[in-house]
Amino acid sequence: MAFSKKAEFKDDEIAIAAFAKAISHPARVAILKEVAARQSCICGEIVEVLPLAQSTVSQHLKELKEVGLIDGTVEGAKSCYCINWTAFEKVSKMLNQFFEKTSCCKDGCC
Amino acid sequence: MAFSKKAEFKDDEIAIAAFAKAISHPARVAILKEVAARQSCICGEIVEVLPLAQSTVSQHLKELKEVGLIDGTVEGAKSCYCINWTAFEKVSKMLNQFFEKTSCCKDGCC
DNA sequence: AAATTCTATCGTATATTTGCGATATAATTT
DNA sequence: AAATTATATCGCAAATATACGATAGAATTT
Repeated sequence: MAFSKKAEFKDDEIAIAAFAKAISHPARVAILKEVAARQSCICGEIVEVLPLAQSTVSQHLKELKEVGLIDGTVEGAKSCYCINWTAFEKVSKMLNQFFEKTSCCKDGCC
Repeated sequence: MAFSKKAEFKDDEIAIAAFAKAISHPARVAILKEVAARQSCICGEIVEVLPLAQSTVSQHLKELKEVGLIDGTVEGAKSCYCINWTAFEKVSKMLNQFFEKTSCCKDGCC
């Protein structure tokens, strides 16, 4: 069984889906908000704020890092995250464009 | 094991995550585009366009209907879908606002 | 040097998602 | 009336995601 037909779609559809997936869990939405809100780019304070175990938070952070929405740097014993604003705005724009483009045929339809 | 801590987050975080989840698969992104693009709100033509079995497409349609992004009506033997533009724009706005709000602290940070 | 703190990763359990074929039902066509 | 068409749903298999505890390694504190 071949599985995961995701690759058979168009590049832009795959990209939109991947970014949407990154924010498809409340924990990751909360993490993004938290990381953005702090002046200095902290780390484990996130664990204190969320109702999740440390290892779980770490996993969510990893996912956000993998799609590029956040950057992580080791700072001594601590680990420090901050928003990658370039990527963040790219994602914002991409989703926005998707909704715009899809809406454009609104009036001819139905 | 208690599982799915999603409910323990804030309402807006849960809402954003839920809508993002709806478009977190390329098939559903493609379906939305396809349904929007057609002048008349068709149905099973979607199956022809996508690299997925009929039952799988039906499932994705159901998911999109459940979050409210599309409406479905039975029309004789056929089933007819169209975008729910009210919901569609609400989602668009909500995601946009999330990115805007989160970006607002961009300059003080890092 | 020992104890503590911070965080990533491993292993594991469970839940959810994705995908398909088979089937049931309802409408349309022959 | 029988055959065909359209689609939703069921049942199942496989893949992914979510969550946690335990643990390991690295830095800091005592």
